[in-house]
Amino acid sequence: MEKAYQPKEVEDRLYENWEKDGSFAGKINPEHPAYSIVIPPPNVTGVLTMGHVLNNTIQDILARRARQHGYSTLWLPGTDHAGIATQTKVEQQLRKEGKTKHDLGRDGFLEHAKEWRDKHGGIILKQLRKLGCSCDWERTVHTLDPDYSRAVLESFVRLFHNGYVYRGKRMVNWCPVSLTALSDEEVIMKPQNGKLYKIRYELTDSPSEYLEVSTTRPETIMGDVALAIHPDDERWPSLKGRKVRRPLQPAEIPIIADQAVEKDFGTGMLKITPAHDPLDFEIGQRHDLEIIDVFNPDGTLNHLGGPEFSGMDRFEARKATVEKLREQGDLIDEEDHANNVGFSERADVPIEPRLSEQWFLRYPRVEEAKRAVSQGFIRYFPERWTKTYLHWLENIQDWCISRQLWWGHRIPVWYRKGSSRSDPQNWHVSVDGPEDPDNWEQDEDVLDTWASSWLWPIATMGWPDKEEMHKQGLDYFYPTSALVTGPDIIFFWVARMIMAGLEFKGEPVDPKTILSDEEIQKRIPFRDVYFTGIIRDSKGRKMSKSLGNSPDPLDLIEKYGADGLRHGIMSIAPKGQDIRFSEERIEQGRNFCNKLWNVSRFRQMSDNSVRTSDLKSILKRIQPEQLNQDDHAILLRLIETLDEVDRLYGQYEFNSALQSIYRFFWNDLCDWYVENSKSRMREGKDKDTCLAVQDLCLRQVLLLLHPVTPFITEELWDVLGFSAGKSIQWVCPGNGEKLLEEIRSVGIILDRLALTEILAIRELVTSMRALKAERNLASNNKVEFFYLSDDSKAEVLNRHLSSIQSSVGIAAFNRTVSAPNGMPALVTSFGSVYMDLASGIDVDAEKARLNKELESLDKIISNIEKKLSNEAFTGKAPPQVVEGARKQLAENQAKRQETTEALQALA
RNA sequence: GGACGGCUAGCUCAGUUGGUUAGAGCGACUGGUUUACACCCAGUAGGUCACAGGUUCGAGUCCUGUGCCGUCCACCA
Repeated sequence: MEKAYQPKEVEDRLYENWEKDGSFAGKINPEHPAYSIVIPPPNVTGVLTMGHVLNNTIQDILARRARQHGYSTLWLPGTDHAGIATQTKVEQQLRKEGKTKHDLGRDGFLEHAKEWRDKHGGIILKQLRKLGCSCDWERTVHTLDPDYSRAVLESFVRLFHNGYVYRGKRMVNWCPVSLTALSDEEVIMKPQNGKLYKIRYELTDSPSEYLEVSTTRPETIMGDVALAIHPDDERWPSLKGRKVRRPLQPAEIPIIADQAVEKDFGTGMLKITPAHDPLDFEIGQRHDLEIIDVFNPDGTLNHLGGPEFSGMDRFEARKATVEKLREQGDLIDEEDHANNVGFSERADVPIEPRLSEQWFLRYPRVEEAKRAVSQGFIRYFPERWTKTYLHWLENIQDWCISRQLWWGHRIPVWYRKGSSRSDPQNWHVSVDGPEDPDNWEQDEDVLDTWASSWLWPIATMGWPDKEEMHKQGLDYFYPTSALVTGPDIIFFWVARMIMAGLEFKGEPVDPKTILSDEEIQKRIPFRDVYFTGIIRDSKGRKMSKSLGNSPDPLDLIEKYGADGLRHGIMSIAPKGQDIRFSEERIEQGRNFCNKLWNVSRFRQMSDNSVRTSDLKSILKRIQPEQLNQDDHAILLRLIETLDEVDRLYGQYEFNSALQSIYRFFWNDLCDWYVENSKSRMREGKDKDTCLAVQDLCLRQVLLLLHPVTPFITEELWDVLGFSAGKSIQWVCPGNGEKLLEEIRSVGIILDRLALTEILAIRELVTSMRALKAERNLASNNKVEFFYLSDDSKAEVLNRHLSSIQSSVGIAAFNRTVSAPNGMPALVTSFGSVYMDLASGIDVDAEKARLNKELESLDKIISNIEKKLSNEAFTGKAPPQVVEGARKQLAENQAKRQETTEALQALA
């Protein structure tokens, strides 16, 4: 074995083996329970980020653990076509070649985009392999695959026929750069420092009398069709029925009253521009006002904006209109104003509220979706996200699902040529289209990407084709066991998948029928949802390409190994909390792997002739009568650890589980057990028993770690001879109880007191080491120690004598009957311990140390005494707590007594 | 404006239903190659648990309020 673990060769070799032997294949096997996960499909053109590393490592841990526990496991991978993102990239590419999408035409563009996708896409799936992800690659799905696309269209058609889908001319979020409508979720509110302009509108029946209006968007004045005031405003009675003159594109517009106007904001007077503001639109509807759209789709002004501004960009026009108003004397005031402006998530420009004809979806199964989570049929980890989820569902708005793009699923609606598109009489809605296509033209728009990915858990498993569903195991693997994703897409994806599952899984149900709880449980797409945190850089900033603060995971794999990266990232990922990334943690992960490698090497160097594969034959090598306290203690700790890890994994507490394994492996096993076993290796009496115990511990550690660090554990599993041809992937670590049973079955009864005793001995060794270290005697074995104890304690010390001597590194540790003078002393649970220094000691330094010790003891004692003398405490606290305090007092008093004596002995 | 999360050692974080003297890793410092590992071993220092009240025999933990950081939701032009 190499002196240091070399991950590169091991990882590539093992991954190839796993893939070749079909380890990751999700088999439909009714003899076994199913465990399934569908991957949150990354953008087909994306590359691996630290977020993906975290997210997919967690999924891999779940999948691998399930395999070990005997579940027939499917982790289904795939990619998302990512409408706007991908189309934008392809268009950028075209632009470099001096072309636009219109040069190619729709079909040509799609052909081009597909080629581009096939050439550049899917990189991320290769990167996931490097990370060790155990996805069933045979089942990779892309949202634009023919079958998947059919499922998407089918869902639209069904929703349409059930009355959930409608077409309407409404206010939508318009992105003037992408030239498409967006859903509310794709709009990001950002605080902006703008200006609030105060503008005067002249009353037509009383020239020189003006009303003042505040606005942040003077460039829309040409679209004003009214001024509005709150009906309770005292000015209303005198304004009712009167009119004002619009200061730009002059026209006479009415003054109206509407409840929606805030009396106390600005001047209490609101200009109504129904074409460019959602609230204004609403008010316009109520008062049956005209709609004047002064913008072109790309955010420039059109002819209705007037000749002076026509063709200008909206922000340019803002400046120009302000200037014009100023010239006219209509600008009364301008002041700085902070407000929130909605930005397009993709293009990062302010969205434009725009009236347009779009397809909308009234969400199906909203009530059932709430119930699925509030009743715990779907469990959220951490639980607090249920509140966010429910709040969104309470206030849910219809979903604009049409996008003015080409890259995506084209809406399966055809309009009769030459007829009005507004009249449903002229619509044809079906997956395959009309039989006489020449008489129809298809809707130009595509569906929102999320309106395809919300079908992910069912459409990746054959839905809606009955035969395919059966073949692909929808009924076997669904509902999927767990979903691992970020809370940022709880609305975009998680909530919508739940509704889609409820609506589409199983037999169709009338929209008016509410699903029963039983039915809900059958239809939900997943049982547990684990929300990861967001990975931030060391300064707490979100990782992003533009900041350049995101390390390339592949570089990290190169440097630390995939296992090191996985271990590192998992050790810092508290449940659902944001994560501060630091490369040092990844280094720790690598170090951990190296430690594992080296303790295995030690095991091999001790004796590589003994190789046993399964638990039973390892146990058979143990001679029960040769087991010492160390053996009992380590086995008990192993059992504790197995249970703890089992429980923590079950609660998705990955970092705690890892910490628990770490503690057992590094502290208990390596630092103490293996160290102590060195003398047993040398002496040879009980060497085989000791090696068997080592094997048992190592075997279980490998099993527990395998989900986190799959490569090194598989490699060592083989090297240490545990495999006998069977991969670690299929071996269950079992729990503490099960191991205890196995141990009993070979006639070993573990002694719980041994663990307590060993812990006390460790504490003793630690303080003896400290006493030495303070004098820089760490490597000096010549020192002698004495102890002053009663018989029972002396007996214990005697039993551990050789291990204490070698652990501390001393020549002798003998019992003495009286306190030796002039020696530094320790007060321990085994009595007083003295260090004999050949050359004299620094009495003053010793005194200082012991006095410090006394001081701290006095503080503790007086605190306990105070507590115990308080009748309220002795009366009200539970007896065992009071008893504990008394015991503690006695112990500390004894310690003080001995310390005082030691101090006197120095004088 | 509303909701949620965070604030514990220099840094990153643990800390179960309130109960002994608040822990770990990293970093710092000291010392170390004895049958694996310097990607290692031994040890030391370092904390007014954000702040202010309250409940309680007892509060890092529960309650109220405040502050700072972060996230999400919201039609004040």
